[in-house]
Amino acid sequence: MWIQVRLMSERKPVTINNLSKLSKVETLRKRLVQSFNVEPENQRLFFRGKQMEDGHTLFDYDVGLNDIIQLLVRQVTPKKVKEIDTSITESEECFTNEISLSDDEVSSDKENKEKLPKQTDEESADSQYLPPGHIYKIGDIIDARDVSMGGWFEAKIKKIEHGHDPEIQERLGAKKAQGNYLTNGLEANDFDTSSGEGLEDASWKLDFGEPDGFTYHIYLEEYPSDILKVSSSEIKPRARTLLRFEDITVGQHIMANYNYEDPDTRGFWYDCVVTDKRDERTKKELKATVYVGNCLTPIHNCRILFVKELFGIEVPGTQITEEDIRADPTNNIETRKIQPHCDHCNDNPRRKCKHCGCSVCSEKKDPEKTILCDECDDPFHIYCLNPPLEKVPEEDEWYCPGCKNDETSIVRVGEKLKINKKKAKMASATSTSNRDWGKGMACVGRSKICTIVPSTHYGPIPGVQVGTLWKFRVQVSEAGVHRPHVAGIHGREDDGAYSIVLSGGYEDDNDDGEEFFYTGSGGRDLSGNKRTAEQSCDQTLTRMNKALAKNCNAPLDTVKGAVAKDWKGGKPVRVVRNCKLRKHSTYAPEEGNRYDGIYKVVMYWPEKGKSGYLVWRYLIRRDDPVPAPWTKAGSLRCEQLGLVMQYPEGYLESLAEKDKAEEDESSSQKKGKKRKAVDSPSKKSSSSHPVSKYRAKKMTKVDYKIEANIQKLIDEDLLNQRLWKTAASHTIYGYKAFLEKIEELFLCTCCQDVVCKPVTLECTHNICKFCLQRSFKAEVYSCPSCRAELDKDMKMEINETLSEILNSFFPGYESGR
DNA sequence: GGCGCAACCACT
DNA sequence: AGTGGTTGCGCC
Repeated sequence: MWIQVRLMSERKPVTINNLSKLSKVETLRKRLVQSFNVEPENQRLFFRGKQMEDGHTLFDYDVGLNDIIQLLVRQVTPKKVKEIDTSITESEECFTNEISLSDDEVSSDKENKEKLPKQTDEESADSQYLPPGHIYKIGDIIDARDVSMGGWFEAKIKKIEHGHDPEIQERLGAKKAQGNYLTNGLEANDFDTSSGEGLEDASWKLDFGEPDGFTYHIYLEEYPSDILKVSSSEIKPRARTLLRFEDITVGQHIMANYNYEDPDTRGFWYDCVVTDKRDERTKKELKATVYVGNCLTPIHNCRILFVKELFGIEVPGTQITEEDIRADPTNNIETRKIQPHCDHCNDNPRRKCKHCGCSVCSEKKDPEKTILCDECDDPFHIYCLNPPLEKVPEEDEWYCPGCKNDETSIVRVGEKLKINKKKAKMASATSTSNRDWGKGMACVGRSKICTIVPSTHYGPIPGVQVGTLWKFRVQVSEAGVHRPHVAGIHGREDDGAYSIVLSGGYEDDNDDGEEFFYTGSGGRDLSGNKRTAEQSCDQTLTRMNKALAKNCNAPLDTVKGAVAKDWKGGKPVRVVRNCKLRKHSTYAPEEGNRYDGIYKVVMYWPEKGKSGYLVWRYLIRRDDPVPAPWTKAGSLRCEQLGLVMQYPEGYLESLAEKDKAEEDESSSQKKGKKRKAVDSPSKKSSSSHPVSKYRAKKMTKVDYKIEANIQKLIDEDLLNQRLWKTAASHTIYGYKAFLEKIEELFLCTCCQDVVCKPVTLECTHNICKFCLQRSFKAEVYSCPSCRAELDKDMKMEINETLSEILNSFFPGYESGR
């Protein structure tokens, strides 16, 4: 089995191969080290809202084929100060000397603090005695740079410590390794501080100059409870100089709002250098290089949308403090606008919103009484819950009523996974065998469901061509052609059968291709986990047997059976032939399962089988306009459509990888034991093949000849001769191209789909009858294509010929509407 | 070739 | 939501 693992921040997942359903989480972690370069202890794995814990299997979490597991990298655990690598800058060393603390003292000091995390006040008091040298003070109103995206956020300083945290050390190291844009983004003279221009350039340099060696504990105004540790190079005095657009000059360093993911909307605040300015009466445009990300990667030629919100960069040391504001409220700095958190209400505090307000009452009041569901993240007022909660729950995790549907399946972080009722009854729960399972395709679940038609749909599945091949039954189920995973008949007792699979279970099911005999199911004792068994009792005309009988165009007779009056009038049944049928039939595919088209039940009757017990038998005959795959016309059609064996996504890659692994192993064995130098020829040939061995064959383009019966219909469709002529000219590009052309030519202007129940208007445009009726209902009486006037009382006659032709090219296309 | 495991469906 | 029916695929 293979699955996908995706880093939370990345879009593209990585395929992890060669797993079984019994693979343990810890095994998976080991495999991920290679792909993501993250140690197992730093991996947090999430699947369907659950955090995966070691000791459990993929099966425990219901991880299926191609499912995506999210990987979150745990923040690196802080190391002791002692372990800081020695790439300490000179200035820091200088400070350390000044403070004249030995390493030991520093670390013991730190350890004490860690032991007493709650004594914040005392600590703050402590830091007041720090020797001078730190640029900022506690209570300073600042901007802090977000580590990952490089934007500036409004923040305040809570605490100051000497020395640098390992986290900071690491970040600064990364920045250094990347080389900041000082050297590669701009000309050196842009940073000339001697010019005395002051404001911008001094801080500009400081941004990239050496940090002052202190660790600042800050919090963002938006999230006051989260304390972050940063260096002086990652903060600056709060921007408070609003610049006038007229005063902006090219080359100026400013702070502006930009959204690099969606440049037409409001984003966050970044350092920018103005590269172009257009100041006209009608148009005020500003272009700049915006610096984003941890390493301040320059993005050139960005259009700054909010030209009335441009800020200067303040010189460190000029920041104001909370104290200043208290002393003189006119010092207050207005909050900068950032990208809204909620796309639904644009963060408008007065608007009711189910997304960012309470999920029940939509109101945004009482944030302190609002709790977030740990599964869906939706907010709820504790008093809006039913029953309401007295207070905010003390547990770390809380689930809303919608997510908490099964108490037993909810697992708190770190808690063992509880096995649900269904699994408790499965063989794996009681079995004592050590046998591994779930490596292959035997027990995989469906990864897609066909929803374009209901499961009770008769006839072709739109978009599935006769002759389509699937390697596994589960894929046939996914395609919607035959939904049961293993059973041979799909139907409803009181309705009829929708599809059957011929897989050679009964020897006397003679198959003539166009017509075959089929035997009902049941009457066999399959207890003891058998696949096949001799008949051991009579079959009854119930369940699926009854369903299939109902397809026959005759009143149901559960005793003697029946013969259809007009067999074509029966309900259509999709027929799939499986390669196992090859034992008895030459019409079976070589490999996998093949959709052979629509059949009808001609007759059914009970008879004594070889075993002496009663079985129900059916005569089933083909009734499909598309030629059968084994006929000359049919196989040509398959070729022209480029129908090749369908494999589950990732299957061929998985096989190729397995092959390669085997090859590696055998070659390493060869090296180990010289005697075994001669490999078996079969193995050699398989291993010497490149991956391409598993690649599906490319289709060859063949001219297409329109079948005679269809051509006849086309000739009869007089009103559309012009269109058919155009379409016919595309047959030289192959069948697929021909079909595409028809799709284009017979597109309904209203619904933009192939015309359904087509009405051909006098102006020779085709439109769905339904679309035309809707147009008339809206009192629009004209052709939607050419506006030609139509008679209000016109008879909307369906062009049956055209309908028949389109149905033959796109089997079942109308049923999806 | 047998059997281990579980899939999916219909029906109640 | 639980039960019964039916075997596909893969390992031994």
